[in-house]
Amino acid sequence: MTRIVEPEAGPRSKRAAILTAAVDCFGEAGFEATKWSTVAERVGIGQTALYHYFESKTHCLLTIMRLELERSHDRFVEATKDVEEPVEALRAAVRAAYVVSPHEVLQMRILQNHMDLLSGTRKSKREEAERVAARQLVQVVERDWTNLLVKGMSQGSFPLRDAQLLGGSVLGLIVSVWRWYRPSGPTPLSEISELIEGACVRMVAS
Amino acid sequence: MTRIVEPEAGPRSKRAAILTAAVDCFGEAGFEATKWSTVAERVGIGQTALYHYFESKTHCLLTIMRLELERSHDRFVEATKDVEEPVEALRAAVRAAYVVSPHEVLQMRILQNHMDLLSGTRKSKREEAERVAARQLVQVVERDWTNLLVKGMSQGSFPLRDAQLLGGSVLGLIVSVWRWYRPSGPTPLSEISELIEGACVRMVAS
DNA sequence: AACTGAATTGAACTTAACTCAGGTTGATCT
DNA sequence: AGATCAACCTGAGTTAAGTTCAATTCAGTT
Repeated sequence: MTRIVEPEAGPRSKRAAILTAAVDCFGEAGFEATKWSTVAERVGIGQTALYHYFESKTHCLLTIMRLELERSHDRFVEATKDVEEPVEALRAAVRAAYVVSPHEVLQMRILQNHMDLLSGTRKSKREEAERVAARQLVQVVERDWTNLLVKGMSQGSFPLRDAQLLGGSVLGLIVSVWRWYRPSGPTPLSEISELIEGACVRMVAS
Repeated sequence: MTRIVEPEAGPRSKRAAILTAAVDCFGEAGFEATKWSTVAERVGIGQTALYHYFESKTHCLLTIMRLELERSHDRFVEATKDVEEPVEALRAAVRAAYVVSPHEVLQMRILQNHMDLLSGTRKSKREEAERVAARQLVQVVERDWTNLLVKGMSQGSFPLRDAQLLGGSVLGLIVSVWRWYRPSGPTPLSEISELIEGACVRMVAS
């Protein structure tokens, strides 16, 4: 459990700018489809300068994924911390999952589209560190949901079922949205949020 | 709606063998992580021979995805054709989605992990043809599920809800399994199938 | 002014996908 | 059997994109 320390930003560090540009590119065009050099251009530096901040294109991707996972976990905790009643906690958690900026939508999409990267080990040190951290965070987030269900089951609010499997399914249902959702699309996020919220409650509580 | 004609197999065609090998490689190691030349090796031909059958590595991937989508659709139709009662039809459809060989599990995984490929247009003709065909099949499969729900709603078996959105969500829930499921893992597919079947019924029918 | 480390660069390297021009195989026809 | 033709295959070479590296600039510190 080695925690990754965010490199403290020197005053003229472009790390944040690179991450932002990369999220835009990877999110809109896809990771494979975007040239690493394009990200450099957008930031306004030569391609090789990127390697001062990231070991590789993939290292940058993994960092984006880890940051998104940290964000998801934080939001979950924040949204559920004061809610005792299990059904309300579940509702709050689902709603919180859909309170996101367009930029965060892109991050979600990137995360979902490259989950498979977290399976196999990486060759270089820092890449592998990010991968392991992200993998761990996936488990943390899964545990967030599982714990919520376990609590509700032991309190008698939810019927007893395999909490791990059901928690993973709820999570899978929620994040499946990010594969197809587009802010510019016909369905507003509020509508999606409501439908999924109801679906999750029925899945878990009836 | 230009249908793709499967190239009829000459007696010494290695196309099928390539597809099989590619599914194994792409499914186990991931598409990006597997070298195209490795697929050639496994089949027992030189790398350049691959280009006799597929225009590119991506063209092969898209073909695999299209074939998997065709399979999914066929299975859905087969499983539901004789079932009148909506709840039973839903149950049958979900169960059918999880009656799969290990090889088919890999195909599902590949399909899910590269859905994003279907968004942007491709440069070369045959690739683009496969992409469009696959994209269309995604809509066909989505319509399969939506129609099932619409029928159930109009018969009064399911409460009225946005059938399109709910259908997509059910589908998303079902296929989310293929991101993490491993035949060698601790959870048997039968258990998953039962839990998801119940979850879908509650989502849709209560 | 000299020093230091972060930030940057142009040129060269590496790898894997892909192209090409031509060669082999084997089913089919006469 | 021998000729034919399309399907099938290959080695050598090209290309594109990610990556490495040695050398340089820049901003702040002593």
